[in-house]
Amino acid sequence: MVKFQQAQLDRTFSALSDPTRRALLARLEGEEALSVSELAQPFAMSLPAVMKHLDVLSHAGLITRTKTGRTVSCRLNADPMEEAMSWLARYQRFWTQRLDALEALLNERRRDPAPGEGGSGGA
Amino acid sequence: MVKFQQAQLDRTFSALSDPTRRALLARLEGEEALSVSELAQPFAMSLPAVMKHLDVLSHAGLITRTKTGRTVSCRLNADPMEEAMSWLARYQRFWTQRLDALEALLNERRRDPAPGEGGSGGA
DNA sequence: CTGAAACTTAACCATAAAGTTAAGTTATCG
DNA sequence: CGATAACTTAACTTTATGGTTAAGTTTCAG
Repeated sequence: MVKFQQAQLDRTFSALSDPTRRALLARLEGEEALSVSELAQPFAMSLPAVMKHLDVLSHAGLITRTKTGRTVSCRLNADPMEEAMSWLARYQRFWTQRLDALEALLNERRRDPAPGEGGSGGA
Repeated sequence: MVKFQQAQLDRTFSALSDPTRRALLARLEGEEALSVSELAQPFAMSLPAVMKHLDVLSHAGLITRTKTGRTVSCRLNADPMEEAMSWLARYQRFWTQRLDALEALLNERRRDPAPGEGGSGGA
């Protein structure tokens, strides 16, 4: 049963690994529903190429498509992202740990400023 | 400049889209450091195959490898996941919204139970 | 009923991914 | 120095990705 979830995660992460597809999703984040041609319009690539990306997205469950007449409405379905977030959340402690350490260091310096280390510096 | 981040996200999501690689990372989540052969041991595939996965992970910056004598220590570096989390976080409202709506619905029913709708139901 | 708009399918190509086996490298041990 | 352990590289195969152009479908407008 955990195998199915694995495959879903595979599809989700894989779908998200392409910048065109992330841009498509980002577009749908602000628009409720867009047709295939509206989605395709900003991209330099051909319509069929965009279609393939939409296929990947809908196979991953990240969009739904409904045909009305000759136009197809695409809308976002973020649900599969929740599982991806959960997977990543397991590792969150590693960077919060790091940030905590940084914060501690900064607090320490604020309390007891070391000489010759003030001013501007990029990290 | 945002292009570089895009490529990093590509690599991160792509690296995470394979179950073997996620298993390798999960292993390193609990172990601080493991050698290549220790990491490879649980898998049915050949050593070179695991090597390639490790190459992908380190190219994505998700692990670091340090050679000591003839053994190579791999350790987790979760930092790139933070960016992936941030990207996903933009969409978090979509499922929390959904959960909020569900919760509201349940509260409403608890207050004012509709007749003929009790019991078990799918979806 | 013709034609254009909005997709969809098909056929093809180049490159990358994921695996294999076989043949190197380096280290460490006896 | 020779053998073995721990990787690494090379060469190859198969399948998947991401793109193309060309040729269908439907559906709506005139």
